[in-house]
Amino acid sequence: MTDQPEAIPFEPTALLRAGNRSLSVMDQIRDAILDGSVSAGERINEVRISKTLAVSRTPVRAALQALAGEGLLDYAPNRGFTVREFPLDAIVDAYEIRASLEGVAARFAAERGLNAEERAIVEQSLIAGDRLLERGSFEPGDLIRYRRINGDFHDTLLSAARNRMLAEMIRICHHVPMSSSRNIVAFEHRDVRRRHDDHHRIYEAIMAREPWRAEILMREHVSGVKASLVKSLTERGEPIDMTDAAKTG
Amino acid sequence: MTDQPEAIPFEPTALLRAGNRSLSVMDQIRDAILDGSVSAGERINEVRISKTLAVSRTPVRAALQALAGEGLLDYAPNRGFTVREFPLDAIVDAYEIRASLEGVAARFAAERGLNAEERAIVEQSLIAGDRLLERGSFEPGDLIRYRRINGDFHDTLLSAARNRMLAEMIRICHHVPMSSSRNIVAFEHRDVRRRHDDHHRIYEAIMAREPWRAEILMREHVSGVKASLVKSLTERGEPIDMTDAAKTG
DNA sequence: ATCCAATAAAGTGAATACACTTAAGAAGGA
DNA sequence: TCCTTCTTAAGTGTATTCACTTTATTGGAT
Repeated sequence: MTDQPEAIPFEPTALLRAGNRSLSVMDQIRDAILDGSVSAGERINEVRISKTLAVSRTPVRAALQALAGEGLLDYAPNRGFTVREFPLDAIVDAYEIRASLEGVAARFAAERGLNAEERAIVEQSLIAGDRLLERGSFEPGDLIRYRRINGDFHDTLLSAARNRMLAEMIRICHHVPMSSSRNIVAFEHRDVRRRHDDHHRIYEAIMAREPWRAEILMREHVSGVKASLVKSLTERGEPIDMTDAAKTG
Repeated sequence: MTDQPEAIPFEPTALLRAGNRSLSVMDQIRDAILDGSVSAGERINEVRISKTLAVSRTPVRAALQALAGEGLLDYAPNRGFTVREFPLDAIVDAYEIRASLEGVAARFAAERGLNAEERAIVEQSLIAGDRLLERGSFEPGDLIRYRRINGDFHDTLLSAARNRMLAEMIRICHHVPMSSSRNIVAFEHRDVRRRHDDHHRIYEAIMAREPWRAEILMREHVSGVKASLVKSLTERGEPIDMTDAAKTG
């Protein structure tokens, strides 16, 4: 911050994440991968990236190491990093895995209970969803809005599970990059309605302190997303974006 | 390799893993963490390690980044890496998570089927286990031997699940460092017998192509290990080694 | 024209040097 | 004696440099 050697013309080194360049670089590379700027299987050139981001290779390498740890990159000695490929099978599997993990999270949440703040957020998400859905049809932007509501619900239950490893594994599932990055899977109003009802039931089970019921319901809930996804994949042609669909479960 | 500055006296830089020092360093640090040479919560000093292993800080940092990705270390900017702490709760939870994940793996294996080699290994593990157990009591070294048999069974089913993410997550569960590193949880012959019978049933379900039955059986199987563990924890005092117990499920 | 070998270019791996941040210790005041 | 502050040491973050490996290219031979 004090005396950056020179203001770089093209990429003004986006806002730095707290003190540390590696972390900032990491975020930028991750974004580039997730939004498809660099395609799967592609080999990553350290010097090119370091020039683009106007930093040395050191923080770039650090970021790449970390991203490999997150499972987004593969590493081969003396050959550097490549963007990991996710065949369609693996993407579908990821939903199953996430279903299983979020099921466990729901069970833990039911066993351990929610604190006041968490209850407030979840209940708010249920109410907001009800309001959004009561019209019977979507207006533009509603899906985006629902995605946030959905995220609040799942994130809060996850934090109520009080287990870091679980949270990290689920985060990894969310980071599975999706095939192509155009097209949004257009979910029907009825589908979203059904999933929101799932949320109600799951929360009931958790508040009733019924861990196993919570687990089964959550599992089925997430599996349902996979099902609609596979359905929309087989109905339409092939190239479908799942980047957003992933967050609409 | 050509002109190592000086042969270091104490730690002769163990055998290097394929071409790459970072990977070798990573293994050594990991081992040090898992066998308790460095204790939980402890802060890691890069220069000290680099001196001990007779390499520069660069490969050490690379290894630390990677280990943080594996979940063994925590990172804080400008403060470096610390050994992640695993409270007893988290360790017990890890068994639940692994149970869930291995359940999914068993389901996948049942859906996708085993190839000839995999069938051979699993069946061999079942036979070897039967032979080891038929005496009705253990001789010294039998537990170690059974641990290998057990590992073959689980590893092979996992590879039959044909999903890399799943395999990596389960590996992470196995890497949860256990509290102290003395004492072996002495499993009774009867317990091992019971678990080995589980193996038989799980394999039956998989060969019968009954995915959900395979999942439930596997899940219960792994959960059972957690149960015995908790039991032996509450019966005896506190300090118990779980390093080995972890591999005996 | 195709394949192989030698060579050059590009890229990664590791060491060193220096800048910056944090933690520790010493000195001074209340 | 205890707390505060300044100073200093220790430690992490980044850049730069060089060594080594891989890959691309060019020239020749079959």
